[in-house]
Amino acid sequence: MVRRNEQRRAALVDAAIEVLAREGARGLTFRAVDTEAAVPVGTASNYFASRDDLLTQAGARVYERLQPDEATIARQRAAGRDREAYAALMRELVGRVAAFRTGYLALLELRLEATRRPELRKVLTERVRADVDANVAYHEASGLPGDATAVKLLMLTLNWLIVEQLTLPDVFTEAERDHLVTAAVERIVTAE
Amino acid sequence: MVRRNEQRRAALVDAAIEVLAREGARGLTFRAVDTEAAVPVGTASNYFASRDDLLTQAGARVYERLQPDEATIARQRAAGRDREAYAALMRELVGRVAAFRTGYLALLELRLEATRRPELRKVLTERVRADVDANVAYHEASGLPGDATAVKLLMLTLNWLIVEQLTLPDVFTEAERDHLVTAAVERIVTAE
DNA sequence: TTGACACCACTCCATGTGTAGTACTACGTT
DNA sequence: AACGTAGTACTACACATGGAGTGGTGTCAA
Repeated sequence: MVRRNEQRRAALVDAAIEVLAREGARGLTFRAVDTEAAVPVGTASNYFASRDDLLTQAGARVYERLQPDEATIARQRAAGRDREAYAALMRELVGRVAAFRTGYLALLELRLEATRRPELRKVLTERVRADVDANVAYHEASGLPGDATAVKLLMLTLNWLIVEQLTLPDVFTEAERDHLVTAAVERIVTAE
Repeated sequence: MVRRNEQRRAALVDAAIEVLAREGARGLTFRAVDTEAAVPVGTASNYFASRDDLLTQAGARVYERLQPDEATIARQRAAGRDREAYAALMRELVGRVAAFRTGYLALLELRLEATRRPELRKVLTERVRADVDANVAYHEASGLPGDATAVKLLMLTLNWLIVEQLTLPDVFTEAERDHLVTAAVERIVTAE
């Protein structure tokens, strides 16, 4: 029987994200989720029809949780409008996303898993597209310098910088990473 | 007993790369490698002391195979020295790496696995550092415009673009990807 | 003949799934 | 207040899968 306790379902999905980050996509089993969420064996089985179901819901959830919170947005609105402020913003962004280690790693695992699962690929593609569009729209409304291409290029660059930091942290030092973020903004964001 | 037939060992490592790309890091078992390499069950067991051993060797091998071949390097030497030529080069690079789908995906899987395996992380960190250094050195010797920071920024940007293409190909169209590569070179590579 | 290797067979063990069945709890009814 | 019922939490089990490791036999070449 499919269970309907939404609070418990959410706890299971969050547990799934932790498992994804820690053990990888193939380690994401009903059993592992049960253990992570500290619920009895078999619970996840009761809440999700299939592994695909669980995976897809986890994918959607990670994106929800990666959105910046109200306070962060407010702080951004209060900041300046020049490239200096932009760079500071981006450095903060990299730090914030990288701090959400498990979420970001789970996302990477899901991307790789999407390679094999069309249903998941569909969900992730929509999410990522929406994310790109939202960033461009937000940027345009913010009055910060630079065009849509600059926003996309920055997203590409910073994404890989985060991957680098999370998977092989010793390739670049923290100072180098900060320098790269600053340089990226300086060069990519051209005055219009 | 540890076997020493190097040809067979290489075949097994290459098979491991295919398995990594297709099934993920957790799918990389001795059995799966045996099957992929079409050798009897138990062979990989005889050739590698442990799963860590196999993983580490696979990581090193992927990097060997991702290096451009002689012909590509020669073609690059013959090309022009302006940003236009640079952009064309980068578009070709993205195409070439993305065409090596299994190798690149295997690398991503290994990066994620490196999160959990210090030994593998060490090997990969050295490889990636060497790769960055080699790219910077090659660039400086080539006479192309732009500084070391530009090379690193381009590597970051293009790496994620490739991830995007390989994992969620429908987020950007091919035309958009080409446009992004061109724009990246134009903006990141500043004249000195 | 001896040594290295390919190949095969077998045992042991870990892990996961699905589901039947039991226990608990809340809530509505009388 | 006592009872019944529904939904859920939890447990246990049956079944299946897959992988590791190892001992042994066959084969080939020096």
